[in-house]
Amino acid sequence: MYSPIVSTQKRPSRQERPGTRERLVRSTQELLWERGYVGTSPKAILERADVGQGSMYHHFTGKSELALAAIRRTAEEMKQTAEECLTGPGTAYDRVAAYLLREREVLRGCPVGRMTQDRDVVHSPVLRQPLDEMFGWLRGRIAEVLAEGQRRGELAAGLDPVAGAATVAAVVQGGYVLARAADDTAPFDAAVQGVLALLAAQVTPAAG
Amino acid sequence: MYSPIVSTQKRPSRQERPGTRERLVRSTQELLWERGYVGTSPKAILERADVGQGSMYHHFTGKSELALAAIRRTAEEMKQTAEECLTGPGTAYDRVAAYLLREREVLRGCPVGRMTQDRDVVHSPVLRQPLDEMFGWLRGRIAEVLAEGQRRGELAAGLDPVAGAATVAAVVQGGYVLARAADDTAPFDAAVQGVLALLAAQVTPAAG
DNA sequence: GTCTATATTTTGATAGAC
DNA sequence: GTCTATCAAAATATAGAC
Repeated sequence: MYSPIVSTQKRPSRQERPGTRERLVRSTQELLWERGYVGTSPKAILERADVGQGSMYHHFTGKSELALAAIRRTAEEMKQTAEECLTGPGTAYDRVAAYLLREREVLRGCPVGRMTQDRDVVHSPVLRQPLDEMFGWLRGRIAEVLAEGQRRGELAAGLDPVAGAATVAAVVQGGYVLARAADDTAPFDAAVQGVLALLAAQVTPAAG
Repeated sequence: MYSPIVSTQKRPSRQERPGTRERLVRSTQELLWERGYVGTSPKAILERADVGQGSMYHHFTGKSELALAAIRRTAEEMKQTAEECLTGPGTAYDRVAAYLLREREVLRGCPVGRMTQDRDVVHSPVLRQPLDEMFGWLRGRIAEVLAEGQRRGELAAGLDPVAGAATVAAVVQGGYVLARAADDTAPFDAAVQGVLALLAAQVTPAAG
């Protein structure tokens, strides 16, 4: 992975300005989060990256290829953030709670979930793939944690790990929607507290 | 409200073609659902409504005013649909289940929730207001149903109706997100089944 | 590799005929 | 009220100099 000829990846010797390609990807990540795919113009990307028009079309064939790189990056970052919460210490409940309660910029919404509302993204198999992969992984990973909790006797055997995992993931995504509609983080917090309380009722008395 | 001079509202004598204004609103509702605010051009609206450009700017000052009419209409329709489920027969659990399990075009997403992902909508107090009102009402209405269930002894007293209501609403909105990412309704159904199972654990043995 | 023209199409709206 | 020009700006690329 680290050959001077092949690698155009980051060589982070101190804090130098990232390369053009890297700046283009990061700017696109930000803009896709804020405005979505249709709402993000090449011009806006160039201006934010402080790069000329030619540079963009040198590194990428166009808007969609650049968006793909940005979406992949965002999905990967989100996956790592979630993994840190779900692999932390404590019981299964603790780890799911850590995921639900982790710090978030609630009113900005989820940068991955945001993309599911974009026609051009979900209608393109290649652009949708990173979203599918990320949320599929997330639901699977939460289900694993819940199933592990059951094996350890922490959680009621009657709980369906797959359904429970989908519920947890949906509460977060739906919480963003409710919060943005209200321009207030309260509905997000309420939704999280609600599902945590329901989950707490599944914790076996011995292990709680 | 029904004076021949003032009223330009629907006069539904059999199934005649709706008026120009009405067709513009309906077309806009559809397009906002499919493409969002940024993705919906006046031209697309006109073509779908089969109306000339001048007609649109005669009835509305521009895109945003037309969008406001469409968003208000959609929010109102959504409210009535939800109300029918939540006011139905049966226990509190039954009514919440009726809301969660009602027929939906899952992969199309929620036409109201969709709008929360549109920068121009949430940043405009007047365009966001119908979303806020609708989701605020929904959470309040579900909370009422849950609280009523508690008073009747159907649901555990420990349940927080406000938090539980936010969770139920979030599961639906988040379910849409997960389903669209997967291009498959299964995650939506799993999330709904998950929260219903958790809620069923709050049903008191006597009343279940 | 990066930049500055240039080009085509679409957007969102206005003007004015009928 | 509805229609067909017309328009300035933006979106999305391409061309070609450096």
